[in-house]
Amino acid sequence: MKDTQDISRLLRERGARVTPARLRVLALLRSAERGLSHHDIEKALDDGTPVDRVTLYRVLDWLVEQGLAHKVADEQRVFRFSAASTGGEPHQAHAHFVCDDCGKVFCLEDTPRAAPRLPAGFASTQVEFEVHGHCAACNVPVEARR
Amino acid sequence: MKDTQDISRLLRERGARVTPARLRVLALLRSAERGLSHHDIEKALDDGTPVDRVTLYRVLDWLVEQGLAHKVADEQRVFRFSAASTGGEPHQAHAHFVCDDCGKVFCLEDTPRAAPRLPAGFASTQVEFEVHGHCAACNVPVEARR
DNA sequence: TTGTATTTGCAATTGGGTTGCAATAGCAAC
DNA sequence: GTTGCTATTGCAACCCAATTGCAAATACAA
Ligand SMILES: [Mn+2]
Ligand SMILES: [Mn+2]
Ligand SMILES: [Zn+2]
Ligand SMILES: [Zn+2]
Repeated sequence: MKDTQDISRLLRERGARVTPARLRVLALLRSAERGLSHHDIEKALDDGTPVDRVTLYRVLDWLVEQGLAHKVADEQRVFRFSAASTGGEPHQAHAHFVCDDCGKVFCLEDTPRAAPRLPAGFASTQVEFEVHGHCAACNVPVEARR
Repeated sequence: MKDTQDISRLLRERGARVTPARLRVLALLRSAERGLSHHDIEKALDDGTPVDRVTLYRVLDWLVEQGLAHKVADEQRVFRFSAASTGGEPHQAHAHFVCDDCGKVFCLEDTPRAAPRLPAGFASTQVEFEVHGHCAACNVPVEARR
């Protein structure tokens, strides 16, 4: 499969081992049109060899650590994961849009960043500019919703 | 106390009973300069008669239900509560600093906001400018840490 | 006061997420 | 292809914020 090759390369580029769990999870995230919870992913992968609960948590956190996925706590305080759009370029460089309906995260490439002024003694490691709202797919007229 | 009168009236307007828990919690939220977790509030109220854990959860949810407070899941997926704005500056109007060590949130009053440009069909309900890092209390020299 | 619906306190439970550790399996070097 | 090393996985136990069920207490209207 073409996408599998693509993903394998991404993983190897990071000096990491290419494992079925990583391949399947990242492929799934890339094909999903909304942020997926751990439960969503477990369910989606339970045909074929099931992935262990804990392994899945660890794979997801590893993907986030590597810049290949985004992790957001939704309104019900459940983590939702989505594939990073640019294949792992630094996401500190741009802003993000989080859809509060479907949980999907979109990269906003051209949003200007403001340089924050911090109180004495504070040190910033990461600046996050997050816009919340409803994405195009979820932002339908009220009368058309069910 | 002036504020207590004020809050009592708010509660009665909603046809609800005025109880010590509701008075104390809402007064605390109104005086807080950041979103407070259940744990924060429990701690803040433990001088005087302590409020039961579950009662506190129920009072907080009731305040949210009544539109008197806001409830958001933070990055560590813990709910944080804040008083609904009553004419003062809302928290959306400025940036926030989140300490990745202690989880506290600080308001950065004078950070300029950039207006984000969104793709077609997207609608923003809330813009969050969040700076992550180490606060003054946690930002001690590496060699002094344990 | 008294009656009663609302609110509270306590114990038990849920559920998403994490940790410790032994077993497994990528993959680089032979 | 075999071997060896170490990253990764699987399992059981655990954590902890939050919720639920139910009986006891209490705000407040009558
Ligand atoms: Mn991004
Ligand atoms: Mn604020
Ligand atoms: Zn959406
Ligand atoms: Zn701190």
